[in-house]
Amino acid sequence: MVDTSESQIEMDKHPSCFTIEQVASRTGLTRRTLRYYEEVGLLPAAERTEGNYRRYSEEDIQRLEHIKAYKNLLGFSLHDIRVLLATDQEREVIKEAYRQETDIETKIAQLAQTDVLIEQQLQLVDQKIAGLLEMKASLQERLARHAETRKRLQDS
Amino acid sequence: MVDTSESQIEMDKHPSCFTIEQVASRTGLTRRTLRYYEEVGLLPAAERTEGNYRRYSEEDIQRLEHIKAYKNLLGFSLHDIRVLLATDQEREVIKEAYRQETDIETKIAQLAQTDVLIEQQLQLVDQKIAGLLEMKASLQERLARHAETRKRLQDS
DNA sequence: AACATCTTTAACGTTAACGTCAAAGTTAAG
DNA sequence: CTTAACTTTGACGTTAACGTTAAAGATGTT
Repeated sequence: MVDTSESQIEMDKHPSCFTIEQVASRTGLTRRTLRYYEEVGLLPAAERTEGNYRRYSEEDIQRLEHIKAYKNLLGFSLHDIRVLLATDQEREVIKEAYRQETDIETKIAQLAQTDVLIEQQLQLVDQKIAGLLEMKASLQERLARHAETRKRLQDS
Repeated sequence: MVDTSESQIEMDKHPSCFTIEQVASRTGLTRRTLRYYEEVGLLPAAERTEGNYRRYSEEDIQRLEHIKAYKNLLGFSLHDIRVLLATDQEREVIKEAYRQETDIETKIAQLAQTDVLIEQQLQLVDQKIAGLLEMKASLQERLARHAETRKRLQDS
């Protein structure tokens, strides 16, 4: 690791071929963290070169940004984030089960099942928003009181 | 631990004398957690009885509720919370200095100083709210797509 | 006084989310 | 072809935030 960005291989700006180091420096995460996220299933297993080196795509980077936001801004655990970001993988799996399932009733039941999960997360998110709005209101109230005081002080 | 609330000692409803078990059940934290918070300096060392038992006050409970909010709603680490609560106390200190100050110009300057702290916290809260709203929208989008699919399945 | 409950401190265990190090293979560059 | 830089997979180490157990003392009840 000596050059932070473009040291290796390809001169081509092909959109879906970043080395682990490039992804690391662009996301602000470490290489270890990227491998760890793959290990625990947060990131779909990256493609490999013939030499077995990982190659990441733009979508991977997008996903990593999402993960960062969920983790740092919202304080979710990686486990919770995996549930929240169940988009790609879950959608694939469910769609597979869909194709193999001929009974429409069963399909609808499967949909409802994932909906329950999503609604649980929605509730949690709403709770957090409510708490944050409360906190925000109380902080603004303080600022307002200070403004009042300031005005009184200046009228003297 | 057999009775959750009033098993021990005092019949008197004195406002600032709760056992560790009472505080635990009222805050939803564990006794271990209360001792731990004291250990790491999040909570001021509780008063003791002659028998060396901890006794908590109303203010302690208030502070614990604050800590819980910071931790669960905002996902702050205990270390960050200690800093945040310190700035709260710092504000108190500044307020004290404020009362002793007679010069109006100085008073206004001091007000502005605490406002900076408050606005920093407000910014953080706003960031978190924005992130949560984004997440909420994406979850609702998924639900909508599922509803679409459900409709298509039923029309067949 | 005996007893069941509560409390104390001390110390070791646990889980998540990585950090760090080692041994070995890969790649671009000289 | 050699070499420096990059990568791989283990595997063990670390920190935060507690959980759990143990040994001993305290308290109110019988």
